[in-house]
Amino acid sequence: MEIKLTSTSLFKGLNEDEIDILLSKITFQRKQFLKNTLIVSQGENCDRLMLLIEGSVKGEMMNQAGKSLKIEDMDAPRVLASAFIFGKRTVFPVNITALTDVKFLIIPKPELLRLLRLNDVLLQNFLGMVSSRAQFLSEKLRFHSFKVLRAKVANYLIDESQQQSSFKLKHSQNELAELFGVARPSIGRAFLQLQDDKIIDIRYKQVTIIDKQRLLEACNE
Amino acid sequence: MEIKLTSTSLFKGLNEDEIDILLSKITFQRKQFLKNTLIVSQGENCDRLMLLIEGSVKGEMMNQAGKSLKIEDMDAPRVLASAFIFGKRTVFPVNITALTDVKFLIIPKPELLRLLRLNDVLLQNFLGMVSSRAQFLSEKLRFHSFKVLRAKVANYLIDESQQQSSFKLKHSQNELAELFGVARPSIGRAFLQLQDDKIIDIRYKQVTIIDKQRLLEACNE
DNA sequence: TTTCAAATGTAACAAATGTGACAAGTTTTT
DNA sequence: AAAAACTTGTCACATTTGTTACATTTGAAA
Repeated sequence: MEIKLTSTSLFKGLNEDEIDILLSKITFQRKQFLKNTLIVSQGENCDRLMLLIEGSVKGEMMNQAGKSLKIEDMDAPRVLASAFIFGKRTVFPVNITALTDVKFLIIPKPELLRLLRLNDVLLQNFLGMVSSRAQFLSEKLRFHSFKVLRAKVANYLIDESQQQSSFKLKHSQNELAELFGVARPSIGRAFLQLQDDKIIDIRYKQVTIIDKQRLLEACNE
Repeated sequence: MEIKLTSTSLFKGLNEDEIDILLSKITFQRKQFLKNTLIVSQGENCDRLMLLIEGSVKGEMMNQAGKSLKIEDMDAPRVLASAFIFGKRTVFPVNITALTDVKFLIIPKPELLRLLRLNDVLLQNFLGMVSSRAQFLSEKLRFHSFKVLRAKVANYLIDESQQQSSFKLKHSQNELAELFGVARPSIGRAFLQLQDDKIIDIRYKQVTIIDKQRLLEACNE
């Protein structure tokens, strides 16, 4: 179902009438893609803002052999590549593929600049989006800085637990393996090791943190 | 020596008179810190723009054990934490310490917003800064995506060669080891392996690319 | 030039992770 | 409820990387 623009990070805080008036002042496109379509290629020029208003997509980084390191799934409502429009090298850093049928609202860069000048709320929203994107990447990078897999997994569990001692994993081991850039059995081994050490109890997706202190320590190994 | 604001990424494209006029319209602080002073603590609220106009600082992230993972040194002119003023988590992610006596120009967030609205060049500069930060992080992430060390090293050599077949390395193996997050002898082994395969010739810092085609292929392993 | 600290080459062994495979469990679909 | 598809547990073995150590070479300082 198509998302109302009022619920997007770019337009939040504005009502539908205000948005309509603003959009009537610029030139933009609505565009649809079928499931599994390649929407944007890594390296393609990033000269427009892409607002995902229906469906979900995945962004993945490919090496020259076509092997992919999955970065993230994205659901509507969501703005793609907001951080790459104004940089020096204005190219998309990832391939973007449709996971479902999707609809986009596409605003060319010059029109986006005009739009940001038209309205203060929009400007603050956009600054917030770009900043949050940089923060997200920074966090990903921090994750890669953990040397051993056990520390990555421990950190992941801390994040996912949300202060609860018992919870269900959102991702399969396959997804985690792709996320961490390791082989799937390695994920299983890391879980098993934390269990053998009596730090967590894990049975399929159900996790219980037994010793949070030592789980925190495991992040620093 | 104090840096002219015209040479900062925020004010570039404006002349001194224009900058003076703009700054006269907002409230801001000039602030100095002595060498080795802790300027900002990790977790502190990031509610102002900090423009380093003289000296150099280091940013370091601490883990829960208080062990520091060095992130980067920063020299004037430089804007600190531009991505954290408008993001969701508005706290500094690192400790910032003065490496020399330093001078800052500090602009509170509301004043920064007013400033960005006052001038289109400033707005584009600021958007460019945050975007470039995201690109930098994205590039770092791409580097981590290479699975085997040989591929990282091959990629590094391609980057460093700048299309020359013979060149000198800018970094020591120790630095490369830190950059790639591996042990130092592993770097040596990767170089040696590329040499054994007659893809490069390397003798200390002097590198000659023998077979560029296969070096490119080595990026995909 | 001589001296010395740092960088590099290299080796042996330990540890972590990858690969491929298959059985067993779980969830979704029919 | 039964079947199919997916997920997880687990194994043996290959490969990569880490660790430690020491000799050699280089480049900078005295």
